[in-house]
Amino acid sequence: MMGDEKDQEKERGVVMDTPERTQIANPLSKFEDSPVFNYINSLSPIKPVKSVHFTQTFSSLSFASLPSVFTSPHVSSLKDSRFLRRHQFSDPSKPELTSEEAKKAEISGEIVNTAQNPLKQQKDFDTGNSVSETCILQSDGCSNLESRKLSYEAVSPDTMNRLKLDDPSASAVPFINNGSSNCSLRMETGIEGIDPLHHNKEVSGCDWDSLISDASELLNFDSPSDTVPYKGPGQNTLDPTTFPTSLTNAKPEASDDNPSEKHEGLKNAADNHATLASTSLNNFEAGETADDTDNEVGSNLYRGMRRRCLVFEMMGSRRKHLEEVSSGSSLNVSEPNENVLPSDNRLLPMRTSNDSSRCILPGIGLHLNALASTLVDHKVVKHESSGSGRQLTIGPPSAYRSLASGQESITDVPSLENDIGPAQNGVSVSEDASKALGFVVNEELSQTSPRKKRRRVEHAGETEACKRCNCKKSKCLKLYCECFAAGVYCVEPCSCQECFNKPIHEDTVLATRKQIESRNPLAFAPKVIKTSDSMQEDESSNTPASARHKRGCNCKKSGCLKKYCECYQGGVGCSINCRCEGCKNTFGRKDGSEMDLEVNVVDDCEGSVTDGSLQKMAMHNEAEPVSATPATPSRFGRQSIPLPISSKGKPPRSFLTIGSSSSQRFGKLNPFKGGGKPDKQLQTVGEDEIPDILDENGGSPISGVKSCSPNSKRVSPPHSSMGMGLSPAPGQRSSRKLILQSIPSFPCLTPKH
DNA sequence: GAGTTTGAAACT
DNA sequence: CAGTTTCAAACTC
Repeated sequence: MMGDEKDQEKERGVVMDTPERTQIANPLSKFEDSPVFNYINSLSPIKPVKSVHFTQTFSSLSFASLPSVFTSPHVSSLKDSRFLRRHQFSDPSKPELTSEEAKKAEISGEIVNTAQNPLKQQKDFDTGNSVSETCILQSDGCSNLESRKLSYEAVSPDTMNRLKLDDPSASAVPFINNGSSNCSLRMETGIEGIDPLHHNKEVSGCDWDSLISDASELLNFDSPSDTVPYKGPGQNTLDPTTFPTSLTNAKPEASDDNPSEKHEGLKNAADNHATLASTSLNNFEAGETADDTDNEVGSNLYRGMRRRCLVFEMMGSRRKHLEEVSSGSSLNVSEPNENVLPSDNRLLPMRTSNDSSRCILPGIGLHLNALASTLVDHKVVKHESSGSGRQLTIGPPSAYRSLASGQESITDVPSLENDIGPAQNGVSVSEDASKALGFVVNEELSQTSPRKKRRRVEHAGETEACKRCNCKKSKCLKLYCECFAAGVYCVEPCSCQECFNKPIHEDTVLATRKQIESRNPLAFAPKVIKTSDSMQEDESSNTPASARHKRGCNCKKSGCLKKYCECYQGGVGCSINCRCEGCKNTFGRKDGSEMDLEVNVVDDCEGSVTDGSLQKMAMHNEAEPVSATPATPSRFGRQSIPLPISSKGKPPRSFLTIGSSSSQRFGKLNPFKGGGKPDKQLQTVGEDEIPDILDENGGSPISGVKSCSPNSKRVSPPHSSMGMGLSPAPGQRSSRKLILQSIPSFPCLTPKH
């Protein structure tokens, strides 16, 4: 059955791919011609390719990923797929973190390497080759480790030989590239071939991670390799989309479905991206079905995927990886975490997101979709995480959010360093995008390693952060369940009772999901959406990135200063949509519409001092809007309240938030900034990177709100953002915008069956 | 770790 | 849409 289906798919893919490929190739050629490309080439042979891919990828990715998050139908489909994958790859019964997983991760890495190798070989041939590579990478899930391994191997002649010898496909690759006909075929072949390779590697033993971490050089080397996969601009973009599609395809039931989906995806995706995604999916599936080893690989990927709620987050994370890779070893360092993470990735949101949202993610998840911070450091971190990010995105989120992603995954780890935390998912994505657009690579490179190191450390700890539910009555089939809400299956760490949120009950999960989505299409969308303008995002710039909670909170007693408040938990300020009473949200008060932000600032100050009467105070303050103006400065001055994203036990789930830093919005101070920590947290939010998904308003200054700070913005409802594409701004920011746009695109791709 | 508080989710 | 109940996370002790 599988074989036949695959063949059919391949054929289809070929047909479909051909046109797309041609398209892709063209873009590549264009890039080559571009001065940027030349510059990159001058830097290093390998890097240039990557950089090019990145940029391309980003744009495409951004488009595809984001939409999915927002659109309920797509999202649901994606989510479904996610669940499915989890089933296949990870059995709830099995411990994810076990040594086996680590092996798998290694294997996946090997796979990637194998894929890359062929790619490298083929690089000369065509851009089309890069496409296949990109597909592989995506499928891998992208643990940084994997990427590292891959790159490393790629360097070695042995790996090359293996690929060629082991996989007939490898030899075929060039042909494929030329033909452009079957990306999916390539991928499959590559994967299969990879398996043997993987075995070899596994046998040999793989402490690649350690090695990598130790040898920065290797890392660097790897990074380029990573970039290679991304090379295809269209391809890159495709990746994110591919994941979702892959997920859908991933459904255990049918590899068959994949082909159809692929076709659809291609059609939908105006770009090659779709094709790429489909190919990646095929690869995954093929790998799974084909061999146990393949399955393992897939499982690894899934792991990443599991927690990742948001596809787009994953995309972003990938981008980050690429960027990170390009930037240097530091990123790689963070990757080691990935090794750990793979299972835990989910811990993230979803790191998710990064690039989430999920992120992610990041999460998506969406909610995943919580995510990253604004600061440059954060960006760096994100990148690093992205390294993990890929993994995250693909897999880690959950454990989130990542971030990521996963979601959670990815993500999650808000803990420490704010940067990474939840924001990663969402933010990371945005960041990636931004970087990609701006040729962030250079920037990243410029970024200081120290930050990266720090991030690495953080990541390691954070990565673990996973979503773990403790449901007793909901059977983990309601949004009460964080895992379910994040679009991931419950895993061992969960303490849930009578859990139905497992692959075994996939049908139930999907059905329930559909029901919930029918009720509320955005139910599984990231709770926090970025609204910030492109302006704010600049790290250096003080402008606040804005992110808002999807629906707003309804807090009455917590003053929006505790994690009971979803806004606060997500690291975003309250918005007009909030119905909270006595809002003291340090990230930004809701008054926006009615009151001046400044007022909020004042409140914050008070709130920090006195909690008891905070509510009343806040209320009062709200009443007095204007006076506050001056307050803004005070806020910054005063220490920020403890970050919402506490480093406490769990990382905040999701920062999957698509959007970036919330705190800044309104120009209010970020708690993060104010306090010692502040910066990091803010960063996590994703100030910079976070795409302004929702920002229709984005750039526009809030009419209603007084602008204390230049950044002041208003929150835009999620839907608004959905549709729109932000106009790309020059530079990084522009990239961000692109990402946002990409999101909307996703929805189109989703429809599978 | 148990109990309380809180607010989202679900239900009516 | 509003009010109530259910639920699980967040928080406190």
